[in-house]
Amino acid sequence: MGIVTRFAPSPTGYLHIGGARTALFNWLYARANGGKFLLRIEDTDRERSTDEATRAIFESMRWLGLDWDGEANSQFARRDRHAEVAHILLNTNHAYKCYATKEEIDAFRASPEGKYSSFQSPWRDAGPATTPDAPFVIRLKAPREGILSIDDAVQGKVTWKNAEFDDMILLRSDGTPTYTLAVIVDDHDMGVNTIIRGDEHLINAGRQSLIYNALGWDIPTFAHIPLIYGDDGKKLSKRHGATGAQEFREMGYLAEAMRNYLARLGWSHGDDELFTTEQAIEWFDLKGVNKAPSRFDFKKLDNVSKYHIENVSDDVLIAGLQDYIGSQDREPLTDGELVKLKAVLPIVRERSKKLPDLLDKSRFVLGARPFAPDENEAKHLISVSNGILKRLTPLLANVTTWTKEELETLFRDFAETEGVGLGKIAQPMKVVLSGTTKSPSTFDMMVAIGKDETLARINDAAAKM
RNA sequence: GGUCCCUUCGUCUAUCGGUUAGGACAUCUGGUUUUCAACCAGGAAAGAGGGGUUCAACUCCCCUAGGGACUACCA
Repeated sequence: MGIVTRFAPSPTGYLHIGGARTALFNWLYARANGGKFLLRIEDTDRERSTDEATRAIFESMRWLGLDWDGEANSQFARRDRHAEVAHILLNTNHAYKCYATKEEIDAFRASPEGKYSSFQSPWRDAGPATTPDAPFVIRLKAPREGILSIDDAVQGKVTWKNAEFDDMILLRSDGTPTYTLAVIVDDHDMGVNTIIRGDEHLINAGRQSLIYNALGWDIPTFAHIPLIYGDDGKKLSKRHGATGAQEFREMGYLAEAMRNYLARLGWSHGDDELFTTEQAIEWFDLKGVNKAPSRFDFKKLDNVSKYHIENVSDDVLIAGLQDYIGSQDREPLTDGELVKLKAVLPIVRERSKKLPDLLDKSRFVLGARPFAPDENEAKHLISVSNGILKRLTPLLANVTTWTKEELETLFRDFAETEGVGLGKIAQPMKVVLSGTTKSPSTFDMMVAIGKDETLARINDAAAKM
């Protein structure tokens, strides 16, 4: 049977970056094995689930390129089936009706005994004759003796004493299923055989195995991956910069870069650091997943991001750029702008850590004359006297082969004649051409826009002096 | 408190009993440079502690310490 994995977030908020990584691992594993990757929304908690959160999760998944097979499932929609299974358990004596009230249970927990032992329902072995006509929950009749172990694909063999598990609630008093029941029923019905999820679910693998056993169902392969922390080792929070997948999109990271960085966080393939998604799919396996939690490092993310901005195809870059612009609530680049941008992509994609950096560098083609200098950049124009510009302009006008090499030679020679460093001329020229010094090389820009446009921009600047 | 999990440079990690413990990011030094920056060369930097097992341990076992998760009619 093929591999079937799933990502099962609860729609109580945006997609956390840790959840995004969990989704990525499941996706990678399914794709690596030619299997299926399912998405299921765990919305059985009606109080906290919202449609808005569901939409946010879909959007982040799409942005990250984590496509799921088939329709996304709503767990809540399958509540009848969950109840049905609870009743099967009831009929086979693997579960029982518990009439203990919340107050009784709370009182037990508050008692001295409740401090060290879990609640044991008095209804576990009550005969049908004694059952009152009152609200009840259905609890699993968990074994009280023996041990249980699972063979986790990441954590290895993990063992518990059965006595550690309490008789967990399967069906609430209002008839709705709990998470514990719902997941295993859904996973079973949907054929999920590999469950990659956060470390915090490790104990649930034990609890759920009990139910799988009671039902006589095959226990899936579990892989519990460690959590992601902030750079200080604490739970990743806003304080560390960002936690929502969407925020990374808004900061201008390419989805390709996020996949690379996230995959590398807790998983490794030898010394490979920078790779494409195709390579990740080819290499991914559970053996490479680390057992220890890792910390999120924005500096390294930037480095990975820079690599992908430089190496991704033009189409992917442009699409990423448009997506980024959209995330800023700005109008997408027009076809005309795109034509100009594509022509200079090779020189603007270099040395850009994030998408906004690339956009800054593209101002000399995306912006329009006259290019007013940024406040902080105006000083470069002051430093170059009108005289220098006047002397340089005719030289430029006489250039017949408008190439980077020619121009660079001309600038160097001119700088020498003027008795100044190249920077004193090239630097102001950048401001003349783009209004800022955050631009590609002066000569690259001049070649890109051509001789006439270059001269025109010099005129604009000269007119103001 | 109880149960379970984790522990290699600052960070992400390689190592699957025998290595000068490797790489990447960050950092430091020198060089280069028309900017944000990039690039080149070089440096510093790690097996939590203690016991075992073994000819040999980062690697296997135990204990301690530290960190984390769970301990809901949440997921």
